[in-house]
Amino acid sequence: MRTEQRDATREQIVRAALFAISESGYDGVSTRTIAARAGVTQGLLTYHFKSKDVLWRAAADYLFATIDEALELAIAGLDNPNPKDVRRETVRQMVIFGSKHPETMRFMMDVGETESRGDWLVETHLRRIYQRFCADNTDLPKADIPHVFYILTGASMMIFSNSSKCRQLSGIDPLAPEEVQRHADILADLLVRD
Amino acid sequence: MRTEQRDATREQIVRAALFAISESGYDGVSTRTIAARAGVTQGLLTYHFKSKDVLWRAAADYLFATIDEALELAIAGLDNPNPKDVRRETVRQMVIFGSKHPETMRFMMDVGETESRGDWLVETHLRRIYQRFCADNTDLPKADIPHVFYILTGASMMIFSNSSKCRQLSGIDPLAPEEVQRHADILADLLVRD
DNA sequence: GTCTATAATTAGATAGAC
DNA sequence: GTCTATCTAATTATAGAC
Repeated sequence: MRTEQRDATREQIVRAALFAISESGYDGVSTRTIAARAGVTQGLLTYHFKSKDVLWRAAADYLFATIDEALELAIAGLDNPNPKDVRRETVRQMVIFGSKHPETMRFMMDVGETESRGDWLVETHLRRIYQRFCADNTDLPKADIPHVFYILTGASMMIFSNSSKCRQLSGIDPLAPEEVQRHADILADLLVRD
Repeated sequence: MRTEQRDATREQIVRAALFAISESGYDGVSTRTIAARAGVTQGLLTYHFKSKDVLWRAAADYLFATIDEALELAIAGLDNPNPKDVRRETVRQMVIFGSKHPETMRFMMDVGETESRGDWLVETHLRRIYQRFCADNTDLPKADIPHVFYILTGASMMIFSNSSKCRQLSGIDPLAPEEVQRHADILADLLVRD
């Protein structure tokens, strides 16, 4: 079908955009570079997506669809009634996701503080993630929720989105399976006690 | 003195570059914008710094001079022999620094994974910081050091470098003094126990 | 030392062939 | 649906006036 080919091409472009933008930043990558990585020409990007900004939004939608799917799976896989183990597993799953998708933090940090893209990202995707976090952590003091949210996010993902610097500094590859496990264990031990 | 004026102008430019790059990224800000923020013209940037890349390095030097100074002060202010309190105070100081200099994390995340600027940053500044951290944490298992380093870095600073998104999501301003204290307390309670 | 003017390059977006 | 060619604007770096 024509539609299938269309969708396949669009996904190729969106994926190329997501990874290229995560590596070099929105302003650091050209639409020509994205097109080359997707194996198409620059003109085709304008055909499928009206502008670079629209392509960026499609890349964000794609990234957060991945995040939503991972969160669903993580929750579905938990039928453990022990609340401590549940919280521990939640931390571990965030670390594992961060290692599988090191583009996440980079993509979000690339969105500046005052940009229109920032507002769009908050309202379109981040708020949903944050609400879910709030619902899952009703035991926390209400005033602590935003702090714990950002502590968890930063602590679980930063090492993976800076993996090459970490490798240069320490000699270990944080993306290696045993190091991912170690990161998950250390962070779970730190954040989930008694 | 001519030299004093020269140095003052150079610092004006470097500070403008640091903050502009931290806000919009290296590729997201033009040398004209930096010049305008420094109150000079674009041509003067090329006179004082040969290229945008050299100006970026000067901005990095300026940022890490600030970090070194803060670390010195934090250590000098600690004459508490209780090792637990020392570790707790270290975490608190990192949070406070992150709130005073939200540009730090943004500037470092902006440096991509494979760029030449990344290698330069690691060898010129990050390695020194990392070595200091290693020396201060000899009690930790050696294999845990890189993980704890990135956990601390991400957990202490991410909320401040995403302050406007945090404000939109949660309603609290993480840069407000009482929230900085709260972040410091929560993180210290989490990371420093028994 | 600082500014103005400009050269050379590259970007995103558009138009039209196939 | 995809590609080639081109327009317009913005970028960094340079040259030269003051």
